[in-house]
Amino acid sequence: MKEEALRMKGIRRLAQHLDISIGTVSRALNGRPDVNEETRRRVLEAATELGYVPNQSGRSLRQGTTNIIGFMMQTGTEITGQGDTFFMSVFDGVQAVFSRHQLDLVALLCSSEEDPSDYLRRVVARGFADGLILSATQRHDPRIEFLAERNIPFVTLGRSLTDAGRPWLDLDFEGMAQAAIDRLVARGHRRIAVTRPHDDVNLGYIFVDRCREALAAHGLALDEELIFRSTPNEAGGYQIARDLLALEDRPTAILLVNETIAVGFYQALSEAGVRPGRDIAVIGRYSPQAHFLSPPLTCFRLKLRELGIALAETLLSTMPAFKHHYPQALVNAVWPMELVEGESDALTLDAAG
Amino acid sequence: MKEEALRMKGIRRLAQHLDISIGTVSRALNGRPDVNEETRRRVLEAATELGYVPNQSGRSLRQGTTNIIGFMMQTGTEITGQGDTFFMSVFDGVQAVFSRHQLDLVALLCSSEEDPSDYLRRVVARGFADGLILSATQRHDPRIEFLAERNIPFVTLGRSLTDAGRPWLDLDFEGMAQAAIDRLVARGHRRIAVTRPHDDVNLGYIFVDRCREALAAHGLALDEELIFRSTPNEAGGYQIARDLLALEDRPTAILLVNETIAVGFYQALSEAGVRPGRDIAVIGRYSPQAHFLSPPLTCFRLKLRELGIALAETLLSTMPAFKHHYPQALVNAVWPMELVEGESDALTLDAAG
DNA sequence: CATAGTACCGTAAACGTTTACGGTAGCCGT
DNA sequence: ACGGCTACCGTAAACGTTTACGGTACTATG
Repeated sequence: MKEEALRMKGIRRLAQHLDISIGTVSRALNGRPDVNEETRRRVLEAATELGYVPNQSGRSLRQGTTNIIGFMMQTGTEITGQGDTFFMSVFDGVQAVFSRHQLDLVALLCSSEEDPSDYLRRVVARGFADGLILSATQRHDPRIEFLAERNIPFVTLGRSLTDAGRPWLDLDFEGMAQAAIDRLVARGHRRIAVTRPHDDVNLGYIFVDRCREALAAHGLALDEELIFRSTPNEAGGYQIARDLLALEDRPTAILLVNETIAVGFYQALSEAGVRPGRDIAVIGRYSPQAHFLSPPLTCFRLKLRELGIALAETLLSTMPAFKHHYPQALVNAVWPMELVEGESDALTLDAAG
Repeated sequence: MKEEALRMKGIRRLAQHLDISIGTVSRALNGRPDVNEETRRRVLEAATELGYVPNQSGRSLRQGTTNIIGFMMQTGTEITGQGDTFFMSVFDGVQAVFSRHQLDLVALLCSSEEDPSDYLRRVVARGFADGLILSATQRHDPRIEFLAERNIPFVTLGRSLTDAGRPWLDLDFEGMAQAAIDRLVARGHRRIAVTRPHDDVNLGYIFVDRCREALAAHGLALDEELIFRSTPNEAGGYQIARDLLALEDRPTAILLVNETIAVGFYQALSEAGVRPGRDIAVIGRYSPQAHFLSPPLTCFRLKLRELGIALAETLLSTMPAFKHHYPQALVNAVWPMELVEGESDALTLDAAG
């Protein structure tokens, strides 16, 4: 062991220790072909022994890449309306893929006070990430065009109107709408209410449109007064139920499109002595609470971890450095949801409905 | 405008545009004293005009600092019991402070499959962040010693047994335990159950210990069979209720220390025809659902955004470059929770209890 | 033996910043 | 007129990597 200049740092230290050049060390570490297998072995060994880890700043500076993938999300959950474990679970899946490629996932948290596009602009300007995953996609989302123009790899969780040809994955709201409507109609329901978020998130449009179509296929119309908008949280669900109960001509069934509104919805019904599954049919989205409501909520459930995996693979398939690993990744796809049968939609009407 | 070499990039481009040296540009941008106020103005102006943003890799490489603060958390909520909404709110507060100092917050997501210490080791070796916030602190948490040895600024959310002298903030579980026990005893309860997470998270020990003390102060003992362990989620709450109901000598009150278990707990009670507030007193932690349970849960609520602010300030007060901004930041402190009165603890017993 | 080819390795430039150092010009006081 | 001070600015080195390029030694081929 060379004692002479042990104060050297980084790759130079390692090179000195092995008495070879830093170029060779780098090549050995990065799996380049031009290096003897025996020396490579020695380098690898010495690297773990000395605990050498390449400095990311140096590497990034040199090759203009950071090995970081950013997952952009908004803080302040009233905006997204996802359940409490939604992102955690998705992250888990995303990370499972990234870790195979030495990529690090970081959550980019856009504060509720800042404009998402401004935030994204800053992130990009700083060259923070090699690729991006966007959530809370808006119907018209300027972020998409922004990234596309700059050739920055990205995938969105959620469709928009402006993403033609751009990679996205989305939940299968159409499938949910179709299946739920069919199910309710089959049970004799004719007057069916639906919900949607209050803001411009695209899923609202998609969901309501498909509900309308599905009803039309049965010769039914979607009454405009039965489309309830609300903040996608418990209070919103409570409000929806109050509004619904106040109607002259109440619906006999309702579809709740957000995860978190069911609890508030149930509560308002309960206060009015109206019981899901007996007095009104309710179908919602899965959340950890769904099974513990009375009665258990019939809902559509999503495999979140798998969704995360698909998101990661889709993104990587658009990145030149990784695309050969994922030749057949989904680029535009909706992610299926499975029906979890509860008792909240047990109400069956006869033909007179 | 110099057309000659517009293909230059970064600071050089800016310097060329202004016909001054890159050194001066850098000094102007970074608020150094040795620069004419007039030129500084021109530089700043040109910078926004050309949309110049300093490259982070270059800067990091030079000054060995990244301007990034990492917030480490575990994905997979079965572990921490804290979900998206908890962290989002805390992040919002943290970010409010950091943005004043051009610091970026990134969430470091340790997958549920990886050992947190290993993960942290990688993060540190890569020189990813200038400082760290640790969550899900274990009773014996090797990460603390690891960071302390390397003189890496950090603060933990949650105490441990091994953090003597290290900065931490924690929720005031003692205060909650004390207030809740006092409240219940004042209402005549003598046989009070408590819960705790199933794993080695420190809060379990702290909470139960203080409950014991608080009871002792009233001349009461904490029956060991009334300490319920569970996963910190809805299913755990359900299980606890089932176990509780199966006891020969049921408690008349219970304290739920985790946020998300109340829903499951309520459900199991409901199935058995036992109503909170009438047949058993229940006190829990605030969650978005708490108010929409029947009856509304009496719970302890936390100002999460303020907690985030405090966490950020505490961390910065330990970092040489920022400490002068936060001379009086809290270094070790518990964060108070406020009581939100519901009806779930309305049950009052007479002296015969 | 000369040449070409191969396998491996060293050298040095480059990435975009920050900053220590030195230099110039103007000004003031003697 | 001169030295010293101030205010400002330019130069160049340094941070830790990766990688194009060239070089050496050896082998194979003619």
